[in-house]
Formats: sequence, C-alpha cells, structure tokens
Amino acid sequence: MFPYPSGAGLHVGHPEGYTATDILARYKRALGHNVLHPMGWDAFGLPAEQYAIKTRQHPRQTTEQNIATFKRQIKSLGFSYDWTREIDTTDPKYFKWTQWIFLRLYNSWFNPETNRAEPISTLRYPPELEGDSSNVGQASRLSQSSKENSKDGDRRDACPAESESARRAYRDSKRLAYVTEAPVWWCESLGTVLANEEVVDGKSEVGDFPVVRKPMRQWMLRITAYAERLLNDLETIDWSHSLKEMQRNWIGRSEGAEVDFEVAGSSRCDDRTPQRGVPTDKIRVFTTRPDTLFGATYMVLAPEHKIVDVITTSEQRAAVEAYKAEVSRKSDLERTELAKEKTGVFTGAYAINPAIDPNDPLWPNQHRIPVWIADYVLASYGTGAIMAVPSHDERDMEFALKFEIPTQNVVMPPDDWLRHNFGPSTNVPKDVQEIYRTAIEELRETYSHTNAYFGQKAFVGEGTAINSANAEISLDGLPTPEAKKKITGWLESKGLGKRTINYKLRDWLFSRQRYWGEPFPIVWKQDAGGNWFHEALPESALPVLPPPLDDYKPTPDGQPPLARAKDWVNLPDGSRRETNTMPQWAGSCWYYLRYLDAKNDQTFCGGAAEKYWMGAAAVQPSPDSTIQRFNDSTKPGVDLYVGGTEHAVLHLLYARFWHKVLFDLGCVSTPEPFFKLVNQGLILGEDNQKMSKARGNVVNPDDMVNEYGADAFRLYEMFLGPLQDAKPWSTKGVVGVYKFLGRVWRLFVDEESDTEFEQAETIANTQRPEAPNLLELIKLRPGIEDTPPSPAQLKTLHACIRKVTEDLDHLRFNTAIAAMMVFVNDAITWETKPCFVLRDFLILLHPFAPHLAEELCAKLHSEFPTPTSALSYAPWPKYDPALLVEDTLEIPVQVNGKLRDVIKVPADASQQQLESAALASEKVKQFIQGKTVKKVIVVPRKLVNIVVG
RNA sequence: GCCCGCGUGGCGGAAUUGGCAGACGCGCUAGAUUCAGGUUCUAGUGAUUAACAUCGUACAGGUUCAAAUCCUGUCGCGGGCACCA
Repeated sequence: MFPYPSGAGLHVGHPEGYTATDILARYKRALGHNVLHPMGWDAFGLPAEQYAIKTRQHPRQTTEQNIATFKRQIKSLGFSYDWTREIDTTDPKYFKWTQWIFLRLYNSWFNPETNRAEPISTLRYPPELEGDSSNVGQASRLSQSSKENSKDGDRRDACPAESESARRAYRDSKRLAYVTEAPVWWCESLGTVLANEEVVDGKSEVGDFPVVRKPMRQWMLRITAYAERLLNDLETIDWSHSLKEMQRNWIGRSEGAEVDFEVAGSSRCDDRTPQRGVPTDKIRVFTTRPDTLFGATYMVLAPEHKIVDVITTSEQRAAVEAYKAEVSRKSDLERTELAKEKTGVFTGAYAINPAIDPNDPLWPNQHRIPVWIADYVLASYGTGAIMAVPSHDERDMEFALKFEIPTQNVVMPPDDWLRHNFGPSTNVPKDVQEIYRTAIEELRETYSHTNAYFGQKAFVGEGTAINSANAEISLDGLPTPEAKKKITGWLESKGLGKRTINYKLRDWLFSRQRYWGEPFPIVWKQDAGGNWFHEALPESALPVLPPPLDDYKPTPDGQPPLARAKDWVNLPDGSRRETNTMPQWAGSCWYYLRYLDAKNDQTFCGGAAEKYWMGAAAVQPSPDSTIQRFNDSTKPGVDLYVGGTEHAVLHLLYARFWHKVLFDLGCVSTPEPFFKLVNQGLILGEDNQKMSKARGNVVNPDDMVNEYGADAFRLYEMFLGPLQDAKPWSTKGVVGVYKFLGRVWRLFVDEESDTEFEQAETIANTQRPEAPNLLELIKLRPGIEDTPPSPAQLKTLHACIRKVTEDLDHLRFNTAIAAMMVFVNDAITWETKPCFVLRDFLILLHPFAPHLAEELCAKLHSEFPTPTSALSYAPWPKYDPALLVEDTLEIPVQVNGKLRDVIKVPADASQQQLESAALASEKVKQFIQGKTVKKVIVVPRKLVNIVVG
C-alpha cells in the first residue's frame, strides 16, 4: 500500500484494495502467520507539485497536509497497519536510499555476456582505449596516433588527458544511468520532460497538456538492457493475464532480421556528396518477414534517417527537403493523427535487392528498387529504414497504391483467404470476381502470376513461399516459418544480414526539470580541455537535500528550478551540482523493500529482513496455512500486491527493472519483486461512469463512514462484486450490508436493553457530556447459552467456516460475505444459541467488520469467558468435514436432459439404487410412459438422466 | 485497424469448473407491528400461461446423455496498443 496523497483526499476506490488486504492480513494472522501490512506515502512528483503551485503553497506544506488527511481517513476505517513502518518518499531518511540506489545504477553496466548488471569496474575497454588508467602519464596508442588537433599544446601533456577522457566517455556510455542528447517529450505547461510512458495520445498524462518532441540533454536509465529478462520472467510470477499482456506489448519483442541493401551505383546517384561518418553504400533495414525479401519492391527511409541527404539526387533534392521540412513541422500527435493518408517522396536513389538476380527473367529490373522517404517509417524503431513488401504488408500496400509502385506476391495465402477476399460478396474488381468462379487452383495460379495490386489487399499471414528463388537459393514451397529460417541463414552466410531481435521498449527518461523530486547525487566537472563531465558524489554525501527555494516553479525554457539556487549549485572546488531531479517513479520503485526494514539507517534494507520477508530464506509454512504461496520459499517476492491497473507499464515495469539490477548486484535475493499481483477493479459512480468531480458522481468515504460506520463501508466495498472487476457503487446497496450488521447485532443483543441504552445515551448527550460507560447497559439476549450445539447448528457453522475460509484463500470476498449472511439468517431462528458457535462466527466476521465483531466478542466474553478475549488474537476456526457429511441427498432426475423430479436418496446409494429410485418416480414415469428407455446416465451423488426415444 | 478480456432477472452479482441457472443482497409486491412514516418481521418475486407446461445465461450454429460453462461465426461492451516494419 503506497498511495499518492493527493489534495482531493481518499475516494472510495482507494479503500477497496486496502480493505481487501486488511481482511487478508487479519485472516492470515488468525492462521498464525507473521504478516507485514504497512502503509506509506508516495509523495514526490508532478501532481503534488502542481497542486502546491495552484494553491500557492510550498509542496512540503501541501504534502504534509495531504498525508495528514489521508492518514485520518485511512485510520477511520480501522485498517490493521503496522504504523511503525510508515515511510514517506520525501523524507530525507528515505530518499537518501533512493539516491543510493541511483548510485548503484550509475556505477554499473550491463554485461551482455553474463546477461546481468555488474560493477562498472569490471568493464573492459576496447583495444584502442586500453591503457593503465592509474598511470595517466603514459600515453596511449590512440592519443599517439590519431590526434592532429593537439598541435597547439604540449603533445605529451595533452595525450594522457585525451586518453582518459576517451576512456571516460566510453565508460559513461555503458553505465545503466547515462546522459544523452536525444529527442524527448517536452511539456511546456508542466515545464519538464516526460517519459514515453507518461505521454498519452500526444498529451501529458498529468494534466493533459500538449507535449512536443525536442532534443535535450537528459539522464536515461538503460531499462532496454533488461528487455529480455523483463519479458521472460513474467512467466515466473502470478499476475493477471491482461497485465502480463500489457507488459509484453509494451516491451514489444519482435524477431526478424537485419538486411543490408546496397545503394545502386553511379548512374542515378552520381551527385552524391560524401559525408563523414555516414556509410554511403548501404541501407540496413529491419524486417520480421525476411521470407518476403523477394517481394520487396521499394524501400522507405524515415525522413530523419542520416543517409537521406547523402543519397538524394539533385533533381529530387528540392522535393525531399520540402518533405522533410513539412514532417519536422508536424508534431508527433499530428503525425499519428493524420496517419490515414500515406505521404512520401522519392529520393531519386535506387537500392539493390540482394536476393534477386539482376537478370532474372521473371521480373526484369526488380533487383533495382526505388528508395523513398515517408513518415510512416519511424526513425526511432529498428534501423529507421524498411524494405517495403506491398503484397504482404498493409501499410506498404497502401503506400504502393497511392504512388503506383509495383507489387510482387511471394507468399501463397491459404485457400480460405483467397476465397474470402476474392469471393463475389466482397467489393473487389470484376476481373477478380471472374477469377473466383474458377477453380481454386486457378485462383492460386493467378495469385502467383499477378504482379498487380491483387484485390488491393495485402496478405500478411503465414502461407507458403512462392516466386522466391535465385541461382543460389529457393524458398518456394516452404511454409513461412521455415522460409524465414532459410533466407536468414543464406543472408548470414553471404554477410548480407543477420537474425535480430528488436524491442519497442525504450530507455527510461529519468530526469525532470522540476523542484519536487530527489536531487541527483551527481556533480559536473570540467576537464583540462574545458569539457564538462559528470561524476558521482560519494555515499557519504547522501542524502543530497534540495536547496530551500522561494520560487520553486518550473521555467518555460527547461532550466530546472534548482539552477536558481546558485549557492547550492556551485561548489567550492568549481564543480557544479546536477540540477535535474528524479521522476516520481524513483521513490516508488523500491518502497516495498524499505517496508521490510524501515528504520535501518545503515543500509536501504538489511539482508536478514529482506531474506525473511521476501521469502528467499527457508521459512516453514504454518501447518494451518491453506495458501501455500504465503511464505513459500519457491515463490519469492511480495506475497500479495493489490493495486490498480494504471501502473501496468509505469511503476510495475520500473520497479521490476530496479529490482533486477539490485538482484544482479547482490543487494536483494529474489529476481522479481512481486510474486502475486491482483488488480482491483475500478469502482464506478452510481451512473456507471468513472467517478470524477466533473460528473459529480464522487462518493466520499467520510460520508459513508458517518452514515453507516466503517464496518458497513468495508463490508460493502467487498460485497459489491469480485475484487478484480469494475463495478458501480450503489449507496442503496450499502443499506443491505448495514442491515446485515444490524441482524448480527440483534443475534447477540437483547433488544430491550438496547433501547434502554439508546435512551440513556440520548439523555447523556443532552445533559452530561461525561457519561459513564453506558455500553454496559447492553445485555446479551436470552437464549445464548453455554450448551452443546445441535448437529444442525454445527453443520450451519462449519459450512460457513468452510465457505469463508475457501473464499478468502481465493480473494472471493463477496461470496464469503454471502455465506455469513446465510449463517446469520439461520442462526437468528435458533431457540438457543450456543455461545461457542456464536464466538466462532465472530472470528469469521472480524476481518471484515472488526469494530462490531470485537464489541460483540467482548460482550460475549463478559458472560462466557474464553482464554483470549480479543478476536485479533483468536485462532481461525477449522471446519470439520465429518460434520458436513449429508446422510441423504436430493438428486435431480432428468428425462432427455430436462429436469423432471428431485428424489431423496441415502448419500451412499449405489448407481443401481439411484437408477431404480429415479425410474420409480411418479413424475418421471409420466415422461417415459410409452417410450423405450435407451440409456440411463447415473452420476453418483449428482444426478440421473434417463434417455428415452 | 490490431491484441486482450467480458456479455446471466428491473439492478449488483452466484453457480463445487460440463450435471437442479439465478445463492446472497438491492429493488418491487402483499401481509404483520405502528395513529402515521421509518425500522423490524413473514411470504412472494426470470418470462409466457388459468393451469399442465413451455421458453430462458448477447445472437446464430455445432459437440455432448447433459452447455451459462467446450468449439465456430456474428453483434455489443470494457481495457490496452496504435504506421513498431
């Protein structure tokens, strides 16, 4: 539990998850488990700061107020949190360790050979940078050989520094936390950059402000290095299907190949202007369908692709420049919104399809394909260039149709696809309809020979390769997966390409130009050449506190507010502090670890506590445990995490990433942070709409508690429906559980004494503020006795124990409550009510309605004492299956699958007995009269079905 | 557009996973208590029908002795992604 304490206070959605975990915490304690159930505050970040600005207060002030409000509201609901572990991300005692973890990231690199993070000291330098860094006086090979611009200075003094800065640059480029100048999402209204995940539909997720793409120098975290592990390890954790799917989509792994296309020679591109550092002879593309290589009829580069300027011919240059200008004017939002119509420009250049023989008689000149630029190809994904196969890619088909570029079918679709798409019912050209009438063989024949826009429809599925052969290799006849393998192997053997995996996941933009966040424990220094470089502060400098600022508001130019604190920024030795701050997600990336050892001032989380709670230590499950996962060392991590789905790709991905880094560095003992995760569903307003102030359908928990009490509120939150589902709130529905609690009360309490109490209380309230303990006036009702329960009573009780226990184990709170209602509806009719039966029921009730249950238990205890008076410490009752055994069963009898009668039989009736009893039934006889009984299905203890004909 | 998930009374939702559809609660109807209202209690409450009975789990098919549950297609709702090659 780690809410963001907003200015609006709690809404009814918050307590849903809190109530669920509180019920489980109380239940698990009753089973004898040691339960860690904490609460804390995720209090840094944009919304808090925006609220502070809006109300013209310091964020420190508003944060404290908001936390106080949340705490008051949460406490009013009676949750059994361990408040000694309360944490707050804005507390220096907490963010000291957030900064400390950042230093771990900064001082690590990802070793692709071991597939894990390692200390930066294990980094090996490439040969040209090799040298003894401890002996900087010795010149390295690089500085001796390649420096023509050091002529002004003393060669021997400059070289070691050059070498060291080259090594530093290399080292810095490998760190898990690194600085880069790259296009990022800039939000002027918020005055900060945002991560990809924080931008929704071209607007900021916080506040819904416009954002623009802008190159800026920023801190990044190398989450992409963990893409594969973040993807694979999803299989080891118990999360909902949809949440895993969201993470998979976000990571976006795709397997394919990179293929190099040579740019055609001098005939068309004779005016190429060579540019340093850009290869002029090759365009590398990424494709997931290397098997369609023979069908590539043109290429597309992203307009921002570096090679565009190099290959563009003089006659196309003006058009290309104009297009590039047009594209750069468009915001990313426009670029996606206006995506309906494809746009692009021919560069004038041609590329060579490496698979097609120049003299192939099948398609003359098809090995030479035009190179276009178009904004439907993204610079930021893959290589920023594609081979376009219109026949087998919808986007390419659309583009080809618009610019009249030829197509080539190279995958034979399944017959169903051909029929479905070219059948007479579809809107296809008449000539194609004609084809449909012919045999499927002819349809196939035509498909393989028609090099036109066959039905204007791309076939993107898997099929069989056709028209895909050259002198060296043929894919023809191979199913798509095999064709992919074969062509990739061929490309690799020829040095033309290689198998490649691409991810949509991008590195995590980690800096913000705001005040209300953790400062970076980083300073900037200048080297001899005047270049600035960054350096980590020592751990002893932590925590790095933000400077006190009168004006903490963001600036429109991206200069962080911290930069205004000149005294803070400039250090005596001439170095300068980093002035960006960390994003909100930093503090919430590891809070669950701090809970384990919240007061530790030596380390972020002590090893023993971490191992004990995260389950990596061998913890014996309690014999009472019915959920094996709790304290099960084979399923390590947080046993149960209840949270909203809104964090699917933000917090939950970031936290997994940090946890894996900490795991690699030996700081934690489990590879995943959260073993089991459940998303509570949204609670909607009474109008079935999402609750919002604007709609005026917000339900305030305070009002509910005032009106119906905390217990009824808790109970209703759970009775509403399954925890995971979205469900509408209904204040009328609260009345139902409120009445149930009233019936529970009357099950125990003498109504006359209750009335007496109420009258006494009214008088006391009006006359004397200091009333005696009037609760003592309330007496147990007659009929509650210390007598042995009847078999029927025991059965009712034990059925309830069983149902509640099993339902709690599966988080089915709504049906557990229904079971308790059934118990009360029965028990209230009992003449005598055995006190131990009632007490066991109170134990079942107390996780849901602790206040009422404890009160009634105390009342019961005063007349019928038990060893433990408080329910919080009472052991959970166990049901006795022997008591639930029925001696007679009611068995439904069907005739031809239709219910005709229900017969009573002994529970141990044999199949024969069941059959004859069923056939003997009068009602059944009516339906089988005059018909032959073909078959009798007898399912023991379940039903009899008589099949007649 | 693509990928997930879900469609059960007037409403929220149950259904031991293929075996009596509608538990429990809300609402509604009638009755009791009450001067009255509220509270509380009792009975009823899927649809059609006077009744026998028939029909009913979004719709249309299919598998099965038996389908809310499994399969195919269609429609609707919710969520995610959105030119990711």
